[in-house]
Amino acid sequence: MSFKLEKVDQNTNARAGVLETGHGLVQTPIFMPVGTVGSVKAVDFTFLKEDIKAKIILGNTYHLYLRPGIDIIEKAGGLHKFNTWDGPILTDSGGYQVFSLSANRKLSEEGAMFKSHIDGSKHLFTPENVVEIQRSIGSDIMMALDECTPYPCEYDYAKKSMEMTHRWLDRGFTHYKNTQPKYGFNQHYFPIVQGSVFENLRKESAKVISSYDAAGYAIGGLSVGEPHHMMYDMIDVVNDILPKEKPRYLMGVGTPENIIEGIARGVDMFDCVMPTRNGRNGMLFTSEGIINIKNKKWEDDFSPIDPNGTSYVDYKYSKAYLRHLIHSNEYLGPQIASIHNLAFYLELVRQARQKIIDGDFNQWKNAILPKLKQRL
RNA sequence: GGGGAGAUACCAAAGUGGCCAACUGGGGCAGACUGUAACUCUGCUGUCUUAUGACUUCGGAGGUUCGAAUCCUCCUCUCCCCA
Repeated sequence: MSFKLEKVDQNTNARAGVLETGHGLVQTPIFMPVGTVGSVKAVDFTFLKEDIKAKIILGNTYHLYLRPGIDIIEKAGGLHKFNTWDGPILTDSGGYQVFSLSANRKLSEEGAMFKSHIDGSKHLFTPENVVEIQRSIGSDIMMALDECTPYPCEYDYAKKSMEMTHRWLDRGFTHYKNTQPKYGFNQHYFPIVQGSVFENLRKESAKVISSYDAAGYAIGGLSVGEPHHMMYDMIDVVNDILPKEKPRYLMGVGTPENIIEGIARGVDMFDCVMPTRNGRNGMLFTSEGIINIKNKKWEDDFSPIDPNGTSYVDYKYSKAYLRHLIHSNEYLGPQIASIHNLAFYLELVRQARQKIIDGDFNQWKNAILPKLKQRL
C-alpha cells in the first residue's frame, strides 16, 4: 500500500493524502463507516457507495468469526464477495471487544479468551490467529490485536497492558510477514499505539510501534470516556513521533468536532459508530447543529432534515416526518437517520480535505466548530 | 324482563382497612450513546418553580372507622350471559 501526502497545512498539522489499496484509492482525511458484522447497520451498500460516497468501511474480526463464521466467509470468497462491498475494508482485530466485552473475557500473555456473547462458547484470540482470521475475511487493512484499556486506568496497569500489546504486536507482525493473502490482493497490517492518557507511555508506545515497517499506524485506547483535552493531548504526543509519510488512524473517533480536531492534529483516518448508532437513536448531526429528532419541537417542522445536506434523504424528507418515523419505531426512521449522518460525516471530511488543499483549513475549522457542537 | 361482572392516573392493568400519590406495561417528555452484545439504555410522568415538604386523588353522593382506592348505603355508567 502506498500513501501519498499531497499537502500539509501550514497553520495546523492537518494533512491531505491519498491511500492506495487493493480495492481502490482513498483520499484522506477520511471517515470510515463501521460495518461490524459485515453490514453498515440500516444502510444498503448501493446507498453507502453512491449517495453517501463512503470509500472504505470497517468489519470486525470477533463478530465475523463468531457469525457467520470464517468457513462461510471463505466459501463466499472473502467478505467483499460476501457482502458486495467492492471498496477497501478495514477490520478491527477484536481489541475493542477486549474493552467493550470485558466481562466476557480473560486476558493472558497468550491472548484473549472470550466467552461468546451469542452462545457462551469459548474462543481464544491470539495475535497470530487474529491475523489468520483477517486473512480469511480478506480485509485490506488488518489490525493488530491489542488491549484497549478503559478510562480511568491506573498507571501501572496501563504500562503493563501497553507492554503486552507490544509483545502481541511483535508476534502478530511476525505472523503477518510469514503468511500470504488469500484472495489475490495485498493486505496490510496496522500496529496500534496504547498507553492510556499517560504522556510518557504514549511516547514509548509510539516509538515502539514506529519501529515496525507497517503501512500505517493506529492510535487506540482513546475516546473511552476521558475528557476531550486529554484525547487531543495524546494525539499530539503520538503524532509527533509516528512516521510523517504513513497514514495515521485514530480508532473509534468520534463526534464531528473530535474528527476536525483530530484532522488538525495530523490524523488521516477515523471510524466511529456514532453516526449510525446515534442516528438510530434519533441524534442527527447537521450543518446547522445537533438535533435530537425525537424532541417535541420538531413535531411540525416540515423543513428538510438538512437544508445544506448532500444526501438524497436530506431534501427528500422533513424533520417532522423523520420524527414521526422514529417515534413510530418504523424501520425507515433509523435508515434515513443513518444515511443522513453518514453523508454528513463524509461531506465533512471531504470539505476538510479541500480546505487543507486550498490552504484555509484553520479558518474553516474555527468557523465551523461552533456549529458542529451547537445543540438545536 | 332475569342473572352476573365491573368502574383506579393519558391508555391498559395491579392493589381489596394503615407499609398508597398508588406495582407493572404502553404512551408522553427529556437525557445518554465515540475501533457496535445497542431500532439500546437511563430518568421523569397528580398539583405546588425546589422538597427527607405540603396539598388534592382511585365513577358520584353519603356513611362506618383513629385511619378508606380498599367496608356499608344509594345513585350513575359500562360489559357479559339468558329471555
